[in-house]
Amino acid sequence: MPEGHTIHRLALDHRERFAGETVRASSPQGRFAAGAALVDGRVLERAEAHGKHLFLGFGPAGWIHIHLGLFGKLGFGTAPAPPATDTVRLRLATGEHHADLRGPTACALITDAEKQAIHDRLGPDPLRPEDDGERAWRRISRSRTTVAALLLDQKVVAGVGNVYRAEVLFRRGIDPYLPGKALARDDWDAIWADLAALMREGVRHNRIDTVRPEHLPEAMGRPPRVDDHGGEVYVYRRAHQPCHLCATEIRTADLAARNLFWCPRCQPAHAG
DNA sequence: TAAGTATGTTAAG
DNA sequence: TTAACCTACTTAC
Repeated sequence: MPEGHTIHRLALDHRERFAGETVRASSPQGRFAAGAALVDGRVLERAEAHGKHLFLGFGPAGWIHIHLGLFGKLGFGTAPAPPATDTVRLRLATGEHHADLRGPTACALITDAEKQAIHDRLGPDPLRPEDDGERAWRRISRSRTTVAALLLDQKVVAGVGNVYRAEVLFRRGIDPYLPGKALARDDWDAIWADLAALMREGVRHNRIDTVRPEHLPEAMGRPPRVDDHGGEVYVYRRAHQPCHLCATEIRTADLAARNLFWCPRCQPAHAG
């Protein structure tokens, strides 16, 4: 489930298990064999996240840059580590813990300068305390692109994925097709603050929950949800089901090759 | 066994 | 705009 909250959680998980520890690194699958050999036996000093990018710092040996993409997964376990299967791109292990990486879009050893270049091309991340929405607002408020597309653009905001996009627009009642330049300043401020709060909860619980307590199924007299893709949500992957608030059928559409979900009544189309 | 799907990104046309 | 890439799971035949 790789949106930004997942990656920040993974950075935390690595710090807890490996920070300050000498780790063994290997690439059972083989595609990161050279990189793994270069950090094998070194101390993992840092684990950081920016948006959906994870950086594991090995001092002078550089950083392992990981991007999970759509299917990548990181799984943790305690000793004894089972034999790694042939899809494990990277295994990190100490006497106590191991972490197996499968299916990432990116797993490469990079330098400080290459890492900096990645930070430079990413927008502000609601989960980084030093970031704020100002830089994002400058781009959004000048853009004719739809706010739904802008939210997924990692140069505009880093870490937002398809679930948070759909949910945050619903929670503010914003039409996903509204052009960025037509978005009100206070709506953007509210969306940014909401993203920060929701994603922080996402890190804490390692899942995405967006439904306010008063709208939870129990409170609304509905049966609890049975979906398996995460937490409790309003619109994401609920196409053709009734809106939790107004019972209008949730709509879905293709936008830039991603599935978009929204309630046409709670998020009415902007005039013009 | 094959096809389809997924919370993503990049490069080619 | 399309295809390509990476894995695992579910559904169809």
